[in-house]
Amino acid sequence: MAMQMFSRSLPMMLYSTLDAVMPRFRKIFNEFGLTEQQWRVLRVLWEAENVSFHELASITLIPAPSLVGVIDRLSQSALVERRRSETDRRKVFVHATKKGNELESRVRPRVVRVYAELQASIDTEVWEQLMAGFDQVIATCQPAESNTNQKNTTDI
Amino acid sequence: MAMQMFSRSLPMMLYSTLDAVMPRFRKIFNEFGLTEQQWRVLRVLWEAENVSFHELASITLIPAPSLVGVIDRLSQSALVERRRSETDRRKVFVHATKKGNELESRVRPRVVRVYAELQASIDTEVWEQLMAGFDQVIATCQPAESNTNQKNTTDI
DNA sequence: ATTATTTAATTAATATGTTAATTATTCACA
DNA sequence: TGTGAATAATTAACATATTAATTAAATAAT
Repeated sequence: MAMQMFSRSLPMMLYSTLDAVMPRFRKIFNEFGLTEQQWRVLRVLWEAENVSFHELASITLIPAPSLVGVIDRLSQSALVERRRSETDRRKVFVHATKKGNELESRVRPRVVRVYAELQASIDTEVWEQLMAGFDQVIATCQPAESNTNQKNTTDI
Repeated sequence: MAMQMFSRSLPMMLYSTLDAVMPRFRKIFNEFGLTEQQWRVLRVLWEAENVSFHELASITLIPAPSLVGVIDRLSQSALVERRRSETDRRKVFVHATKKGNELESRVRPRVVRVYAELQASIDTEVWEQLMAGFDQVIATCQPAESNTNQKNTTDI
């Protein structure tokens, strides 16, 4: 059946792997009333204290238009706050509230544990080759636009 | 900066790789008024002629509730048609129309070409190790539910 | 200094993802 | 043979993705 070629294409394998891996994490997030994207934002803010909207979009891989809504909902839950830059009124900084920071000690250990189990179940060599493969594909496709609304200066 | 650990986690690397790879394909799809998901459905129907809704969800990795809308819109564009099974009135089969089939010769060569370029730019060994890594991760996470609304009988 | 350009965040419109519930059939079995 | 459980597709409600357009502020060039 020639359909196997399609199912084993790089994009479909990437989607399959995500479908295999993510449900167990989303289950944890949902226990704390968080979505996957909300988790990603908090995960970054727990380490960086104060991050610009642009950086946040870039690091979390959440497209800017989506991130607006994600932060809106995190704000309404009083987990993060926006703060406009004083030096450049266009920029917005985001930081976790006390309530947002308190979530870390409850959620993160659960996630770390599941992630450790996952990694432990994969041969170290296979894991490293997987990462090397990602790096090569990403490097090859380079400055092809990421979805964070950055300009593409390569193919104009 | 400890943020690198997060950015190099398996899920984030999967998302990064998709962000690097997919835009060039979506650009082609959009030229023909297709979304990525519509492409996937057609890609399957061009080879299989007549596929059940359930199989379609499973092969395209489109969650059943999303697939309903995808097929609705493909139907309105007269590219596919639904057909209820006579033997089991619950089941729905989907097939491409003449118009839908005629798209193949125009779209698919463009996609095949870009895909070949992508694959050619990656070392064969790296590519194979990447696929092997996917297989191992997927096998490890096994019957953990895929998002096609199938029942999970492992952790009840 | 003024205007054109660029940048940062946002809005808008539409499509899809996620999770739970629903409806219509079919199946198993008392 | 009728009734409850299981299955297939769908709907519902909400969140996010995609693409293009918009708004506000800062910069560059005149």
